[in-house]
This record gives sequence, structure tokens and C-alpha cells, in this order.
Amino acid sequence: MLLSPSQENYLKAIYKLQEDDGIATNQALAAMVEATPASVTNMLRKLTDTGYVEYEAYQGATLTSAGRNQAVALVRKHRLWEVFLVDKLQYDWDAVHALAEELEHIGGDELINRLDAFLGHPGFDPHGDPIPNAKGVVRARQHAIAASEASVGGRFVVCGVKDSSSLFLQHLDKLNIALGKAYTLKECLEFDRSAVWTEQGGTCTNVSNEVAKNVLIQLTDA
Amino acid sequence: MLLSPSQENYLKAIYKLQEDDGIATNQALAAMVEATPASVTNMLRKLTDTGYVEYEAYQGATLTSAGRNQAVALVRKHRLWEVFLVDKLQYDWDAVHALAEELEHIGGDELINRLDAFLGHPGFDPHGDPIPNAKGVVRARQHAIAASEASVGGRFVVCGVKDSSSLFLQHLDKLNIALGKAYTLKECLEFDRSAVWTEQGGTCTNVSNEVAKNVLIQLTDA
DNA sequence: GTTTGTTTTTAGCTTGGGCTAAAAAAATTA
DNA sequence: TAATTTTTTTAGCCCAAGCTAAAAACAAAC
Repeated sequence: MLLSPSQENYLKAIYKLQEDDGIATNQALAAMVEATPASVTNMLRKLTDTGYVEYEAYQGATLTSAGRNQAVALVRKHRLWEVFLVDKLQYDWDAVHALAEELEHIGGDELINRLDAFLGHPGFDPHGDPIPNAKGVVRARQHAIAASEASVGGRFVVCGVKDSSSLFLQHLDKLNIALGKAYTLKECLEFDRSAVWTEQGGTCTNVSNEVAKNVLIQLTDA
Repeated sequence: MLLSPSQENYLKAIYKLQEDDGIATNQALAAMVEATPASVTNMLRKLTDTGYVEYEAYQGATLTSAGRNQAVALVRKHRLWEVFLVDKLQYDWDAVHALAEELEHIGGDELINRLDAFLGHPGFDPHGDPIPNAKGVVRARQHAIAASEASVGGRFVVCGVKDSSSLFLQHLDKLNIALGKAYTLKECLEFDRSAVWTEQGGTCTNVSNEVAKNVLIQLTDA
């Protein structure tokens, strides 16, 4: 069965919503694919008929295993193209989402597996999100927590972001925060829950709680 | 003005037909974009309205300068993606056309210029066709003639193909003929106009007239 | 200079993916 | 429980890009 770009976007959206909330409501889907609820109902019908989605009126949608396979394949394509754009074409990490969104609908397994090999089988995309392998297996990030959960004195490495909007990523750039950098949580201010992170060299960065909540870290017991 | 993939395909088709025949007839266009003549008439209307095509009923279509710019940009994108697929993803030269046909509709100048730089500003695609530069200038292949025009005793280098169908390219693979290889035209057989080409090492290749007509060469007076 | 044949256009229909506005179902609050 | 609000669905419409079948224009042949 061949899917249109639009249909693929719906599958991806349902997949994401299911991961977060367990179920994809009509409304949430509409927001995610940028269409009206009426259009969503329409599309869910079609995807149900073609066997990618399970859906009963008013009950929200879930993916069948075929649908989940498709969605994971799309996530794989999206993230690999992002790696390509950043690693090979030197795009900034905040500028690749829209292009990857287009590229992910091109070609089939052959293309993406060759791209994967060319890129050296990367495990993570430029935002730290894990890249499913050719069989659709996603190795989840181990022990990742939000930076806002760290305790004072703790050491950690930045390994991902929860919000990968251009706005947030550019903000991180301004703060000089990037994936792979190591910090110690020096203190946490009572007043506004903002934190002070220090690097090896002693450089300090002031991080608001809003930012910390959207940065993923791994604790390092070194 | 933003063009749909379909519209872009029409512009490319008109461009090619104009290069070969001076004019793009409805029928020829229909064959090239794989649609019915009625659909072509339809589309030519739209492209005329948007200013990319000049067209009067029953008279065939030509591109405006805006249309030509678009078409050349598409050719550039197509050929750069072909280089990427062959050079970086190790595709065979007979397998890249369809994928490039999809990729050429993605993104804008930014993407393609970055790709161009990444590939090292190649001058020719895997079939020997010249790649227009960022300004839309196409440096035509100098002194290229069909191999069928060579005279006995002449030395030449293969620099392109007229027919880039998978079938023809695979045939060349079987004959071990590739871009950049040098030959001497040893003899030309009266009976069926087939030729014998010899390489430096003495290896001989029998080349039918049908093949020779579709192989482009540059004479070398060495 | 008619007739015949080819090419192009017109007219009207189809499909995919949207939309709005109104009706119906579900959820919430009084 | 009844009333109100929110969510989802239905109904009917639009647009892009195709299609077929019939009509019109052009080209050629007798």
C-alpha cells in the first residue's frame, strides 16, 4: 500500500501523540497536522480503511502495527536527513526540521539505508533524538532526565532537547549550550527556580527553569 | 510565485522540447509528462496565467524568461542530486533518475547551493550532462559529437550519453563503456555500420551503430 | 476545393485533500 | 438530573490535477 505525503504526516502525528498521551484525539491531531478537525475525521476514515489506523467515532485513533511500522520508518528518515543536513551541508540545528519534513517523503528503504550507511549509521539526530534502525528498533536514550530534575552539586552531560523549535534552539545557542557539553549544577535559586551551571573551565551559565525543563541530560557520577 | 511539483515538471518538459525542437507541441508534452493532451491544455493555461509560459491555442508553448529560469534551476537540482546519489550513496548511474526526479522538487536555493558546495561544485552529472551554475548559466559541453560521427583511426574520450534510459546505460555497462574512457575507432563495418573500438591495453569492443549514435565523445588529437 | 485524418480544445466528470457551518455526541457544571 | 460547553462528525462545498468523449481547428490528400 502506497501512502501520500499527507497520509504519512497523519501517521507520524498519531505516533507522536500515542507516545506522549497514549491516544491521539481528533483535536490534538488537527493541531499537529495543521488541518481542521473535520479534515482529520475524513483522513482517519481512509487510514482505517487501508489498515494503518484503528479508529472508532469519538474514541480517538491508534496505529495498527502496520501503521506503527510506517511511522517509525518516517521518523528514521526524518532524523537521518537531519543528520545529513547538519553534518554534511553544515546547516544549523535549528534550521533543519522543515527540510527534513520534505525529504522524509522521498524514496524508499533503499535510499534511506544508503544514506544511513553514508552517514556512518548515526545513533542520534542533531537534537539528540534516537534514530530507529533499519528494522524499526528504537534504542531509547538511557537515563535521560530533564535538567530541571538535577540536584545541586550533580554533574551531567547535555544529551537532548524536549522542545526542538527554532526559537528554543536559538536560545540555547545564545547560552552556548550544546549537545555533549558537561556541566555541574552549582546552585538553584529559590526565587525563580533558575539555576547556575558551570563548565570545566569555570564558565557559568544562568539557566531559567523554563529552559532547564526542556533540556535533557545524563547524570555522570564522575 | 510558488510552483507545484506537477507544474515544475511541465516547465522542465517544455524546456527540453524547446531545446530539441524549438517548440513544445501539446502532444509531445503529453508524452513527456505522461498525461493526456487535454490535461496539458489545462495546465498550459495556468502556467500562462502565472507568467511562466507563452502559449496560444493550437500554436504550442514556449517558456518566458521566468519560466526558463525555473526550468534551468530544476535541471540544476536534478543533476546535482544525481551526482550526490552516485558519488556519495554509490548508486549506479542507471538507477538515479527517478529519485532525482523526486528530490528536485524539495527546498530552495539555499539547500541546492549547499549541496553544490558539498559535492565540490561538479560541472557534470553522472551521465555527462552539464550542471547549470547558481546563476543559471549552463556551460555547454565543448566539441561533443555522437560516436557514430567519428572517423576510422580517430581517438576519442567518452563524455556523455544521448539516451540516459536505464536500459541503454546498463547495456553500456555490459560493454564496459564508461564516461572518461579513451578509445581508438579501429574500424567501421560496411554491413551493419557497427564499429570496433580499442582501448589503450588493446581490448576491443564491438559497438553497434545504434549504440554509437547515443554515445557522446570528444575527439582527442593525441 | 472537398474530404479525410490528425491534433487540440472544450465540456463535464473523478479523486484527494482540504474547508465551513450545522448537527450530534460526549463531557462538564450547575 | 438538567443545562451548558466542548469535541467530533456530518453535509456540502472548493481547488488542483487528472480523465474521457465529443467538437473544433488545422493539415494533408485526392
